[in-house]
Amino acid sequence: MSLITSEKTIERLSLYRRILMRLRDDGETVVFSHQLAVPAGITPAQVRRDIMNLGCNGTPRSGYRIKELLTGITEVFDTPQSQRAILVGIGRLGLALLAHFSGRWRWLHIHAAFDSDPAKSSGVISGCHCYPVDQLAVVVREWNIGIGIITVPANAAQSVADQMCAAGVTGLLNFTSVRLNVPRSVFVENVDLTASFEKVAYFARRHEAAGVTG
Amino acid sequence: MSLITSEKTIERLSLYRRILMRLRDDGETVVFSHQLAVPAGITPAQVRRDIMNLGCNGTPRSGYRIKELLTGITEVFDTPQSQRAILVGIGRLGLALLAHFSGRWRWLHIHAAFDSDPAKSSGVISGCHCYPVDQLAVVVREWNIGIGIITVPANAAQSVADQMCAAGVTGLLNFTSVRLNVPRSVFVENVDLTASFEKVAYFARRHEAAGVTG
DNA sequence: GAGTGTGAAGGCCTTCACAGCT
DNA sequence: AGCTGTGAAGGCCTTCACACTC
Repeated sequence: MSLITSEKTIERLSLYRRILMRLRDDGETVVFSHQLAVPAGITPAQVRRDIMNLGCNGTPRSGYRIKELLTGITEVFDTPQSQRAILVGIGRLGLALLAHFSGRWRWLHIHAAFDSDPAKSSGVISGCHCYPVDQLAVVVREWNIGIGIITVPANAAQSVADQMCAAGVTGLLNFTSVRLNVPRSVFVENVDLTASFEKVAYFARRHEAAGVTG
Repeated sequence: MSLITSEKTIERLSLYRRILMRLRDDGETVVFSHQLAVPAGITPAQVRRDIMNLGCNGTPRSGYRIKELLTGITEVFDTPQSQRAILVGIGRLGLALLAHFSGRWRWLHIHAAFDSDPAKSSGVISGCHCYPVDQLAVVVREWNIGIGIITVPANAAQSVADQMCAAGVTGLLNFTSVRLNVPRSVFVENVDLTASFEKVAYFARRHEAAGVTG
């Protein structure tokens, strides 16, 4: 299996996989680099290099075999057993993510959800058991949870991250607008929705003002 | 006013602003580059360069004046009137975003929400009027909407984007896992949650396996 | 002829390193 | 002594360009 270290390459592979599945479902069996490049919004050269990194190859005449690419990408992402995650912060965003993504993938299972509010931290939501946040460490250790999803308010984020790291999580998906201070052994992916909104507002205005055409 | 063209710089300015507001609320009046760098998770040199791009400057002895930085960043992001956005796709994610971000900022107002399902496309949600999606163009033109937020299922994304672009939107915030084909006069910010999940799962596993310490 | 595979070039962003300032 | 401001260097990622293949 190839070892891909670039975050950007991983993001693109995830995207290619979804495009490839759509092509496959449409009955296609082979694909050219430009057929991936256009829906991915990048250049064919980039696609070819990513596929090279992946360790697959194609032929000039007929391109790449979709099945082979999907197998290659799946090898990168898949695990023997599905990975387990927990979500902390059963607010509106947490609930939406649970509803949207719980049970959606074979390879990632959101095992439990936590909240500091007793009113939210019991019962089952979207097939996911809810617990008080003080049980976090116990559950992480008992179930060997590797991934934590943080949807708490900003002021609780670091404390929650500390607890998860101490309990042995190795990846965090951080939806707060705080940058977490964690050991280097833990990978953090920040999804900063506030920044995304501000960014699109800024560039929308710039494009409007400039009447950008090129 | 300085014209910042780098997307990454804009993202960091958004982050600096939130850190600065917290410092200000804590009673601080000045700040050194490293005091911004640590909570932002970057290097002091990067902070200084961003501030340089912003057109502010500090003094070796006392650093930067927080008020001046906030004014500078606000000048970048703020508009005379608040910018108007619409959201299309009143599903779980759309609802969560409305609840989370509607009325949250002075500079961005989510003016209306749309859905193709008649059951969802009436009434008021989180202070936001809901309409059938076929009224999209009319509302965008009438209210001079500049920003569109797309939270529809993947197969409807391109069609919704086309309608918004035709009606004159200049910025899109795309939460689907499809890359949109839009005129170059429209800015698109992709928030690909599926890719984020796959990315954190991949690197969590890598860190776990490698026992990364450096 | 059209597309792949890839070394080399290019571009953008980040970091270094140090002069200048207080 | 310690921090800012910034030219220069470095690194990473993307794109070019073309030999190679079918």
